[in-house]
Amino acid sequence: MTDSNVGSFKKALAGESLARLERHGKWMFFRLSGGNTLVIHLGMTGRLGVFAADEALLPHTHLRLALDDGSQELRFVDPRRFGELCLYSPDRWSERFGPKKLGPDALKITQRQYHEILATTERRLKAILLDQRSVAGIGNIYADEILFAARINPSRRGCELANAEVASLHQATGAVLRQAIRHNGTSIRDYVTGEGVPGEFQEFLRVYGRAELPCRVCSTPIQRTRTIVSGRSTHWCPICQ
DNA sequence: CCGGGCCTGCGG
DNA sequence: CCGCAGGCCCGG
Repeated sequence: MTDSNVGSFKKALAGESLARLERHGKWMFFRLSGGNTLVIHLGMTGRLGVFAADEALLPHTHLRLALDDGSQELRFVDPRRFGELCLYSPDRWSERFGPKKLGPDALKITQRQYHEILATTERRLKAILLDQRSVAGIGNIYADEILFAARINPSRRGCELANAEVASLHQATGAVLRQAIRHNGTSIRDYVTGEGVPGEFQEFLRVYGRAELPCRVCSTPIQRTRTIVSGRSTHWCPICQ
């Protein structure tokens, strides 16, 4: 942000209070009393947490919001700055986050919605799961883990799936994400919860990051490629999936 | 669909 | 020093 952007950002936030907090997929929407929305996305290395107001700032702290009791503040820290921190007017918000722009939340999607998304596309499943306009909230780790749990090959095309496979994908999506949440997420490198605690789901990964290690189900070496979705690594078991 | 870009930090 | 990373956007 330039200095003048920081100035107008502060001005727009001055005197506002938080009316409501929403989340859809990986986006957090802070609905403000005046009608605008503060949007926060953690990107790769973002962290949102409550800190004591007198605690030293971590490097790359981009936002500090005072909380009511005055002794604490909400801070947004993001070394890599792949996250988003932006204030939207109602119109601009609808334009950017309207129904066409964000698929159903991965924790709430129904099997029927999954069916509708998949039946009409020839895209590969891995690409569909990573596309936030199809399903919102799944990233690279969880896409691989969900497809393994569903026993579906990441290269399969959406429209090829039988109803039973759609059901399996739907079930696996909820199961993997809920299990990951229960374990405070996956800490491979940087990730920590808002409280600064590393997650533990990395202990439970069955394919992600396990290239050439034996499949936990059938012992076949896990495969890894970057060609299914270019630029992103994909891991799978060639036998189970 | 693909490749490149955006950033920083870390491990090999 | 290089290559790589959990995300997403853009242009071709």
